[in-house]
Amino acid sequence: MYRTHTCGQLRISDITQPTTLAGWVQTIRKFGSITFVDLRDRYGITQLLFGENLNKELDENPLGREFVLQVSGTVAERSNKNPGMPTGDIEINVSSFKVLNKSAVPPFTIQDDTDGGDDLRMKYRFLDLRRNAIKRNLELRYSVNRSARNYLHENGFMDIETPFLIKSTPEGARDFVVPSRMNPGQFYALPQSPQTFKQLLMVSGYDRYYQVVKCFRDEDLRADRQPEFTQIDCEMAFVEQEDILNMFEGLVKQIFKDVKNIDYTDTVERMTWEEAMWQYGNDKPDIRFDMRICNLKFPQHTFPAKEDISALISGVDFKVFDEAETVLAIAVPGCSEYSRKQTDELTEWVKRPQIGMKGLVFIKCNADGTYKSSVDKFYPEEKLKAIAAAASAKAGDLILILAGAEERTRKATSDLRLHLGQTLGLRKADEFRLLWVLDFPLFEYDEEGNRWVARHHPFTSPKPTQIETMIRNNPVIENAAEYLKHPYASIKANAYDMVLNGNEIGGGSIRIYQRELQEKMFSALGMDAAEQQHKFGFLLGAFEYGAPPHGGIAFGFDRLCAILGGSESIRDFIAFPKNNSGRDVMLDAPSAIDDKQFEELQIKLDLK
RNA sequence: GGAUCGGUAGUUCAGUUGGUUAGAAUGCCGCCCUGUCACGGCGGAGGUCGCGGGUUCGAGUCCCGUCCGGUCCGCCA
Repeated sequence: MYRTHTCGQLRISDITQPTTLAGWVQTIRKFGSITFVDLRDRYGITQLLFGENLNKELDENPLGREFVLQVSGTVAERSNKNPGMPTGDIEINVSSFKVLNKSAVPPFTIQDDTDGGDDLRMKYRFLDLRRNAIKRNLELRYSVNRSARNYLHENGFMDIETPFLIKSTPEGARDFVVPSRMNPGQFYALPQSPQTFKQLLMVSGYDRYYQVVKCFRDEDLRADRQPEFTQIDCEMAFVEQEDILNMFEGLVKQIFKDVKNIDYTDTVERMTWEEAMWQYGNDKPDIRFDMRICNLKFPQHTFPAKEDISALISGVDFKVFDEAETVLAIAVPGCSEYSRKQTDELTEWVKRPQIGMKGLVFIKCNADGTYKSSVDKFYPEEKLKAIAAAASAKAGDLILILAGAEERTRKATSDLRLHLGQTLGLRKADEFRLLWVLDFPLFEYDEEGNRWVARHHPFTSPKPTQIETMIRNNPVIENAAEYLKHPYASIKANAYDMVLNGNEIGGGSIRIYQRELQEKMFSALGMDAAEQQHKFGFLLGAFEYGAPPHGGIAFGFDRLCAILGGSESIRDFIAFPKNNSGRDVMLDAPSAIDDKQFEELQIKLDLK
């Protein structure tokens, strides 16, 4: 037997007990003839006391950091207790020890505040994983996993595995492909999601399915995006959107309860996509703070609808506003006292290439009721006051106004809002606000291909009232510049996203389950009958054999864990993540393969 | 594909206007220490300043290229 207890287990009530522990040497503190060693395992740290009698043995078997050590002795009360650690009242009076394995000096310290940089930590990830910070994250991940599985099990969902080697159907994200040795010249694809399989399971009658499953997308990475990631993938038959929303806000609330001990009793707010875009400039708004956008050019695009104030900003020959496609304002609470330096910094911030605005107009709504703006020479005080009223600014607020092309300006205003929310401490890490965003557009216009693409995916159903619009109209876009006037631009989908603190944590839809509508959808996306048959014949065929109405959702498991753990980056919640370039720096993967492997695959490498 | 920040001791970083022998902390090694827990004290070793080229009397520092890493845009149905 290697051990009788773990290093986090023993307490004052265990004194005089004989014990054997095994673990890693955290630190060694030598005092002439006595030596303290902190022994660490997954469960904690226990102090060992090596007395004078073991000096000779220690000289013969010197210890070092991260050595694997087995010790036997008795639990003793410390003369100097350490209230800072759970085992701080006791120590082990060591009678014998054995070095189970030596360790090279680790390249960085195995501590909470390690001196290791990201790169080094990734290269020695197995050492990094010994650290509390990462261990806690993986523990959190496991508890989210367990909570989700329990909830879904309790609600009659069945975990069914779907294949990883599937057919490449490059709609949307790029597929990872895998060559087939037995079928030379042919390739499998790794699934971007088990989408079609779970729909087929609905056809098969498994009306509540789930899977905690790896998905793969060959796209560029971000702090919150990995090429392989995990989804909590769910599907239900005989449901409407309302059933799905209820079921899965229940899931997230259960996770809050189990993982964070938070009773999320509030109603989960709902917002249409249009409301989200207009009020927050963003389809995943962070509603922990207000600062909603006021559209000064098209006040009807502001919720609640404002009276027409567009006249306010026109007629003074201020070209920046006159010539802009849109003019958006936010009222920043309590910042009217911002100095020149601070407003300059904000201006520089929006001028960065990532934001790409030309400038920033500000209006200070002073506490004494006066106004001071960067456009004083164009706008008299009454007009500034009216603009402030439109933007719901109070005395003491700072109004920031961006003007320019619709899409860019909306995004910039949204980014600026989040930036200020962050700066002002309005995005509290311990506050969680859930939101459903509903009624997404079914289609999105792809400028490059001058065609429609599915915003969610091609299996998403349109709102029932708009099925006719979809079936009747020809999807061909005659005038690219005026694509918004095409009937397809206004078709809304039975699609929904769950948003947590400004992050999309899940998304899904009520699916198409009739062959005719699915075919119409595929052709709207530019797929002719032959291509439809080649790529999705199996699904269209299945829809002919009694496909029930169904819908589902998938949660980004890694991202959900990161947010619950208060982190922006999902890497620390994945045991062995990839770096920014999609490399595993520990394995040094991807890598070249042998000529023999190419030969077996009958593939000849001819890099450009 | 693009933008941007970084690369100096094992590690994390500092390094002024281009100028003597490139520093600190920590880690590592040795000696001392019976109550430490970020132990302490004394001493020591440790550097191709990512790589290649250029400018210069002289380059860690300036210029060009390149590689690696971080963040972001595009991309991510």
